[in-house]
Amino acid sequence: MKKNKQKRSPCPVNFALETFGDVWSLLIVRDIINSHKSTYGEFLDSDENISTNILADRLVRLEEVGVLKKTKDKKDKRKDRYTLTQKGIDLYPIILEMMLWGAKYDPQAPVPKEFIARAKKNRGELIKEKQDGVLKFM
Amino acid sequence: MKKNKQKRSPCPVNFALETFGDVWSLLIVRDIINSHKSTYGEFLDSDENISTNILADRLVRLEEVGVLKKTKDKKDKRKDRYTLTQKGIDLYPIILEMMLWGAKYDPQAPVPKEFIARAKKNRGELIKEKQDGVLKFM
DNA sequence: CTATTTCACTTGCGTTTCGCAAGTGAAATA
DNA sequence: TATTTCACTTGCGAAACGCAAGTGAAATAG
Repeated sequence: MKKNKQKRSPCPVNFALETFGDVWSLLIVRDIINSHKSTYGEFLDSDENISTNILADRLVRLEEVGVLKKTKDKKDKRKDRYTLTQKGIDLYPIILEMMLWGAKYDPQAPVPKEFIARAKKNRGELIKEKQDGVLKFM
Repeated sequence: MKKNKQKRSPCPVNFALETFGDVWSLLIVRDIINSHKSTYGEFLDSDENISTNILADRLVRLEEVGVLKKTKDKKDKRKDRYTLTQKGIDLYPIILEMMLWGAKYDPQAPVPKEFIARAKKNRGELIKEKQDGVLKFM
């Protein structure tokens, strides 16, 4: 993913895409929120097979832009733990909308109908619940 | 942007990112929805300065994945018009969430407070209005 | 009717990013 | 003490990007 470019239009969509607009960043955030992952090894394990150098690069970048923060594990000093900042937690609505879009247009998508129904009926509640859920694993 | 990879995890977020997960695709969709653009030249004009070959590539790709459709202009046969399919129109909620996130975290973001207030209070209505707005320009 | 401009691309080419495989060093475990 | 685990780093070929210049068809100007 590209470093700070100086194209910088004042559009918030462009700002968002410059922050996490590559194929991997949001998948890392997804893993933290949906699967409560937090370590390098856990992220590597995902179905999408990110390569090691790219993962390392994205973790650095996401920390630089303030989406993640990195801390040493107390018990195992080899391990680093990556957790979301508020800025990162606030990405969940975007991820949710991608899930709904993907569920609608990908015939393979394994998204339970109840989840979709609830997302439409009680969107705000579902978002809050998911976002609060992340905090319990920090 | 990469072509069909065979990483294909069954995750809908991954499906979404494989479809439009690069820096330019959503900006094109944004231009269609927010600025009612429809031609190659109009897309080129955007603040972000996409280069000509990349724009051409993205337009082809977005048509291939069913987000755009291309038609010849009746009056000026040099011009092609790109319009959104339903699949493309359905991307608006994602773009809206990116706008809200960008507006929150980019100090430069020129998003009117009323827009944000309305997005929170009458989200569904605002989305419908925007999506219907696109249809009038087709 | 001819010359110029407009429009939507295409082509070349140097730079950057990606992706795979192998390697490294520190800390934990056997 | 030896091995394994963990979080990376390094090398390198392939793909994608970004800029500048070029192309061909259609519209417009003179």
